Amino acid sequence: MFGKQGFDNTTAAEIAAHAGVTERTFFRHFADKREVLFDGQAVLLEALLAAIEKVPQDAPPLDTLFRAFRSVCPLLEANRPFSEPRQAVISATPSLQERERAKTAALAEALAEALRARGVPDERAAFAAQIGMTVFAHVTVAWLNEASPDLAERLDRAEEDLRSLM
Amino acid sequence: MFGKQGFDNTTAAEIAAHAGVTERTFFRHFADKREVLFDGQAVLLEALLAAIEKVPQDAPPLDTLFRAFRSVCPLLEANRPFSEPRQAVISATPSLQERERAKTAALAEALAEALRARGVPDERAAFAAQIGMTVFAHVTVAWLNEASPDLAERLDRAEEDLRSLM
DNA sequence: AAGGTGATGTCAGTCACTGACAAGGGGTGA
DNA sequence: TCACCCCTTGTCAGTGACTGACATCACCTT
Repeated sequence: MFGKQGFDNTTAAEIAAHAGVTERTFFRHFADKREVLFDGQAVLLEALLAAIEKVPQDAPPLDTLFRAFRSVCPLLEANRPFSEPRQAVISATPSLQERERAKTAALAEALAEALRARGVPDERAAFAAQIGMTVFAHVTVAWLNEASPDLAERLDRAEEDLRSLM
Repeated sequence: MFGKQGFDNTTAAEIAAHAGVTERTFFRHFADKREVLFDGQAVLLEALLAAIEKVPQDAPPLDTLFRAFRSVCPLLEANRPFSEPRQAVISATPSLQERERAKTAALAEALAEALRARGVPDERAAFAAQIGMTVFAHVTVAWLNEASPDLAERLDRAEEDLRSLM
């Protein structure tokens, strides 16, 4: 629906009717009209946390994150048929971009917490997580926008770009 | 007003009345109720762009940004009486945090453009700007939350933390 | 069979925000 | 000086997101 008529031109009542429920019921399931588009985040977070568990404890923080990112690439590639039109809607709607950034920030905070749990000092964990998420978000959006071959490959290139900055 | 009764408990009509105008007029000056709190961003952006101009062209991109950040520290320290209560309101209101992140992202995009204008390649400029803004935002928020001595000093420490990550 | 629980519908209300139109006020050219 | 214009503001009515209170109903437990 969002793809056809745009997010802002789709009322909550329409969505609810399309789902066969009342508007009130709709808002009991989603805190927000926008939230409809951001449910999948939870499973991505779980996958990332699980992947971090599997990385050897002595890996440096940024490496840890990048290994986790790489390990969820297949998951993302499998979801591409859903996430591509979704990203198109988000790109066309400022308020959705705001929400997406908030979700990304929340994810970064969760990653920072995971790093702290592995003994990375506080500030260091926060930095690594924010930088890691910045790169990850950048790469996935670019991957969805341009018709591009491989997520993992893009990730490699971005990691090199990043290291060459310092 | 926001400080007393909270952002969400302050209606646009109240704000307008307090300013001696109509609600309609209020919305002609601010696109948004939230936007009231994010007007200063424009002058910060101007200051940063001007500061970048003054950095020698051959400085590496991240250095360029950090020099610019350092040069606006006095401006931020002068504004602290305003920005400290403002940050308290933002920290207490999720929707304002969303907006703040959006503003930060816009600023990062502007910085990236400024780097590109100096000949930094596209992708590299985007990365440097996003990482730089991440650090800068992190530092300023920490500086406002904790009663802390010096912004510039914090910035130095953060830059070291960052370099030690790689 | 009685009672409790959770999901849903209904209804009324608040509030952010918008479009259309009217009204003043101040500057400009004839 | 006056007519005209532009810009700002007020007024009003409307839309749409979201919320709280209450009723209903299915299902499960005892």
